Formats: sequence, structure tokens, C-alpha cells
Amino acid sequence: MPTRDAFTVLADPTRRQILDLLRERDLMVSELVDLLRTAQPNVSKHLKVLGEAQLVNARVDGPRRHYTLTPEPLRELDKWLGPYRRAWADRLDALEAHLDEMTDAEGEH
Amino acid sequence: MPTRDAFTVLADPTRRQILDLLRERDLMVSELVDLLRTAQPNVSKHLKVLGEAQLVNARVDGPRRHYTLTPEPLRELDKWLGPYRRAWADRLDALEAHLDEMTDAEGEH
DNA sequence: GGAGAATATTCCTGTCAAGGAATTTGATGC
DNA sequence: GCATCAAATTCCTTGACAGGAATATTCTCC
Repeated sequence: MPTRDAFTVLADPTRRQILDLLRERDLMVSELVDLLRTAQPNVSKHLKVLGEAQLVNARVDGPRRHYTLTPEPLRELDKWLGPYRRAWADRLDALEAHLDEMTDAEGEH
Repeated sequence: MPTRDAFTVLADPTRRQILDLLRERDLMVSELVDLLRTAQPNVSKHLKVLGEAQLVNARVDGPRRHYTLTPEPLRELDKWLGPYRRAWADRLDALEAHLDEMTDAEGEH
């Protein structure tokens, strides 16, 4: 099974919700089940996918497992986003320039 | 059909490639077909999805359409990423602190 | 208005992934 | 060792979606 890339993993809303929850604090599976109101096997399955993508890590504690967020892979996403940040900044600049131009023109006649 | 969110739209590698290409300059469909080496109908379909997600915009020019990147929706993604940036910065800080601690301990004996 | 170009749409098929139900594995305490 | 709790795995069904092939639309030019 080809391990899925970060984009694919994040496409699922339940998984994003899990990550959001783990940002606050570590949680064990049963806690996630309560918070997400979804069946335990599904939570486990999503955690497995997240684990394969290195986005979470499990600390074993007897029969329980405490899951921790390991956000490093998200830096890749951040990196991908970089050039686009520039792109939308440029668009904002262009918009501003355009507005300035209109204001100038208005002042002129 | 419920229009897909940014995460879902970006999960497809071909669509990301289209966005990457449009970052350089506007392109018409036939140019994208050449660059992507994929069939024209598929390109059109992906462009449609990207358009619904407001990630691209078409300028009509006779029978051609020039597609432009409109990166604004990506700001949402950037926003989602925000708290995680903090999270991984914290983790780096913790790591550094830990290394400092080890160095200190080493110096002490 | 007909031909031909550029692009969009439709139909079809295969694949993959999510969720439900049931079961299994693993660890603990008695 | 057995009952029990926590979590993982398996099996199944269903829906979504990407890609291919064929066709339809829309515009331009003569």
C-alpha cells in the first residue's frame, strides 16, 4: 500500500478534526471517540493513516495509547504554500495600485 | 453537487500541477494540455473543479480561454496552518532546550 | 452558413477510500 | 487462567472521483 502524501491525508475532515484536537493536548483513542462522536474502529483507522504520514505518534501506556501531534510534515505543506503567498501578495499590491490610480484620476478632473 | 473544499481540491496532484504552472503566467487550455501531457477533456474537467473552488478564473478570448490563478482561497489554508506553525515552533524550542540541558549537564561533571 | 479550431460535456469504467458491524489482539487485575 | 477494558484489524458495502473515448458546444473566418 503506497503511503499517502500530506495533501491526501488532510483531505479528510475527520482527520483534520483529530489534528485540531491533538493540538490542544495528547489524547487517547477513547477520548477522541467521545469528542468526535464517531465509532472507535474509524478513529483507529484514521489514526493509523495519520501515523503513516508521521502526523501523529502513539505513546503506549498499558492498554491505552496516547496520541501526540507531530506537526513536522506540515512544514512541507507550508513550503508548498510559499510561492502562492507571494502570488496573493502581488495581487493585493496590484489591487491597491489600481485603487490608487482610480483615486488619482478622480482628483484630476 | 456540493462544491468541494480547498483541501479536497488540492488533494489531486494534477490540479496542484496546474496551479503551479499558472503561477508563472496565464495559460490557455491547449497550453496546459501540452505541458501536462494529459488529455484535453481531463484538463478541462480539472479546470472546472478549480474554478468552482475559486482557484482559477477564465478570461474569454474568442474560442480560447486564458486561465488565471486566483490564489485567495489558499489564504484559508494558510490560516488553518497558523496554529500548527506555532505548534512546530514550540516543538523545536523544546528540542533546543533539551539539547542545551544535555550540554549543561555534560559541562557539570 | 459551413468548416474547422478550441474547449466543454457526457457516458462509461475501474479504483480507492470511508464508514458500519463484527471480530481479534493485547494488556491488566483478580 | 479468566473476565474485562482499550484499541486494532478484517470484511463488506457504498459513494466519489479520475481518466479514456466519444460527442457536443461555441466561436471565427471565409
